[in-house]
Amino acid sequence: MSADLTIGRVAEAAGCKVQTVRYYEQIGMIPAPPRTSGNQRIYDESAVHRLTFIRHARELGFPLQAIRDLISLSDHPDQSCAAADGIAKAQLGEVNRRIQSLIALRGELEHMIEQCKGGKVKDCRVIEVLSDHSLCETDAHDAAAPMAHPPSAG
Amino acid sequence: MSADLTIGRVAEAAGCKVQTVRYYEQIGMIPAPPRTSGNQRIYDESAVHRLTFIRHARELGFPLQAIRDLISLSDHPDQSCAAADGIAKAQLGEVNRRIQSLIALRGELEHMIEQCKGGKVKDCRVIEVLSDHSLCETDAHDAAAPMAHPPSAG
DNA sequence: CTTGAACCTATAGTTACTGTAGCTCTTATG
DNA sequence: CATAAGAGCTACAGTAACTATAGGTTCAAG
Repeated sequence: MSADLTIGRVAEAAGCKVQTVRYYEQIGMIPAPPRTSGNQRIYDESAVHRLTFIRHARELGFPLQAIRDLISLSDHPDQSCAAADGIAKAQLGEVNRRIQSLIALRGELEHMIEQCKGGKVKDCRVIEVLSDHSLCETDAHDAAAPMAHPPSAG
Repeated sequence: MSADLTIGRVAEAAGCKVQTVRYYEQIGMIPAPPRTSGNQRIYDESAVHRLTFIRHARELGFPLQAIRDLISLSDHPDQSCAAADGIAKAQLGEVNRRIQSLIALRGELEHMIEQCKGGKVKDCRVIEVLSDHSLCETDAHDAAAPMAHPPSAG
């Protein structure tokens, strides 16, 4: 194992695009790998591992900066867990809120798919639900979201 | 009701930024409102309603294009529900996947917060979990996510 | 009637990619 | 060994969905 891998191979193995791998290198999310004599990047399994880590974290809504922090923590496993704990706590409330919203939406989506067979839009509850303030747990005033750009969920 | 509202008022009522309201107007998500003699926008309650709708949908991961579709459906409530149904179905699988991932992460976050009191990073399971392929339901190969840019959750 | 907050337009910056152009390198096949 | 397809390279532009800033105007309170 740890065989030499091209960028295409790592990207495929990690489930991301080739450009994304290069982009992550550019912004320092992954280390720059060695190159062949012809200037092509060569990776080993550890790159797949790290990219998979990043992808999972992105899919779960961590911004790249938080993932960067997590990576730097995992690179120094003997330091205190407090920082990781802080990141986790900051994420937990957000995760819970998202789960609540998504579960509410799922119910409405299912309801709608069930009911709307041949019906008219005025009977659809999705639109109503999305307009409805009662689903709003958070106060309208503090809507400036703390979590930057969650990714597309894979 | 339907009192005249400034852009600041609607933004506050709908839970978004003033710039965001202007941006939505610019890209046609909301209609351009009338102006005062001094060129300032004047809204009524319907703008708050629509903006709230948009915010909810965005928080739940709908891309603006899908919301645009939903809005155009709700503007024509007598047409067939089939299109809304299609949008809902397309969204449902995605919603379910996100819920699964988030619940898995929540467990790990809680576990970590519980365990890591004064511990070391090497005992933290978040990092391990995020690196772990077993959490991956989707095949690594089809990672190009179908849902564009979910927003920051409020 | 002044002052300061809120408004206006226009433009640039942000995050996290994704796509394109125009080239070079590698590899399979004749 | 030649060659052509396919993968890689750099550099830069574009996308989504905002967010911030600059520099000016309008409105409402004192």
